[in-house]
Amino acid sequence: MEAIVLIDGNNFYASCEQSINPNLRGKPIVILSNNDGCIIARSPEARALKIEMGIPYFKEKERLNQLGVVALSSNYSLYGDMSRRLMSLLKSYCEKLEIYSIDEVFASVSRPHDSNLYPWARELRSFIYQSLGITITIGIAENKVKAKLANKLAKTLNSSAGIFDLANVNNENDYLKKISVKSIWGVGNKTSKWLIDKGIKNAKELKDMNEYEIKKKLGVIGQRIQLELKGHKCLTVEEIRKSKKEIQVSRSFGSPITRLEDLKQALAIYTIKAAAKMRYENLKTSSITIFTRTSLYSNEIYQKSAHKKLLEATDSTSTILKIILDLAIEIYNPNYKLAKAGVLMQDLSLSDYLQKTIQLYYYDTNSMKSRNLTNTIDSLNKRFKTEALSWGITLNKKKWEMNRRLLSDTSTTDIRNIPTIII
DNA sequence: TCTGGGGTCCTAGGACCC
DNA sequence: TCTGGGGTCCTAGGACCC
Repeated sequence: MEAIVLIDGNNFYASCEQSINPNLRGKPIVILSNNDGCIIARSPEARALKIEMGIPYFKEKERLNQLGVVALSSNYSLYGDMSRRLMSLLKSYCEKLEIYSIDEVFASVSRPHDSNLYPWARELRSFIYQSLGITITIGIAENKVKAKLANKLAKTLNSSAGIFDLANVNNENDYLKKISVKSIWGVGNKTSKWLIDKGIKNAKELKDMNEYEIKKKLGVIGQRIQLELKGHKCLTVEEIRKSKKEIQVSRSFGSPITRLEDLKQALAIYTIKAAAKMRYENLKTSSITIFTRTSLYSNEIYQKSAHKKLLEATDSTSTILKIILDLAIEIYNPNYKLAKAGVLMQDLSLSDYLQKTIQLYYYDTNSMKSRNLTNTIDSLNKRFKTEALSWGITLNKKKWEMNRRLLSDTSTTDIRNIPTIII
């Protein structure tokens, strides 16, 4: 019998920080979103102090200081690196692995003869803790939606010790009743409000709800959730990562901008990142969108996007830069303080797909030169870490860059920051 | 003063076709 | 006065996820 397992890192970002800095272990810490905006992760100690998720940092700053909570900017190169390590360790313990997010994995595992997966899960858990200093939670069930629920139960039930097998209980409904609709995977704010209005409060009640009514209001997504709650398998563990359908780079500014030059510079920097990402994924775009907006919390909101379709897909930074800088004029408005901007590469296709036949006809030295230049820049940047070589437009002073005042070191990815241990 | 970023999937409705 | 039906493709926007 096959079991579906959901494994995730507990308080992942906070655990990563505590793992590289022993001074932080056992202490209340919170991690802030980009721009040091909101609280997006908390250590258990911070959770115990009733610090909420998602609230703006500036509103809580004083209270955090009083309570002695350490706040850190998010350090994605650290979390990304820890994630890669976690995933490669998990591989040896699971048959199929689908990396679902930076700290979550779906896996499929065969049950042993006695059908008891607890010994396997306990061993895996301690192996990961020994290797990375990170605690994981393991939810086991017969499909993805239920594995998510099992993981949730593993975190909330005192008796579970981080592992819960929902397919190995004889009173499943009692457990489903413990789970509020809001915390079911795929049920968000809007849907849970609608369900609660209808008197549906928990997973058991959603499972037993009128099927027609669900289909009508929530479409196939709702239908699928209900079917999985009933025990069907609608979603499979996808081992092979599908190629991306869009690539986006966007940021809030450290301080708002009003000048066209600044907007252009920001968009250019995001474009350079987006194009490099595209080449890394072996993709080309034929549809480019840029956007900007004021703060969502200002009295008068301005937002605008501009879009261009391309006849031929491209991954060339210089080609895309030219387009973006033209489009920038369309979205710029001097009357507003712009708080955020971004670029989107859509309509992505695999690079090798087009090239082979078309190159014979469209072969020209300019495009070959530009390709060689791009390849050289990419490889130099890879070798010397990012930004070794870039475009002139990125050089002027940037007043608008995001704030990351509380950043930890890149200890696991940069030899210069390797921790020193004094014995 | 200060409120994240990067994705996916689905649906409704318009444009267009025969 | 009477004015088709059925299909596809594309896009924008909603909802959700971590």
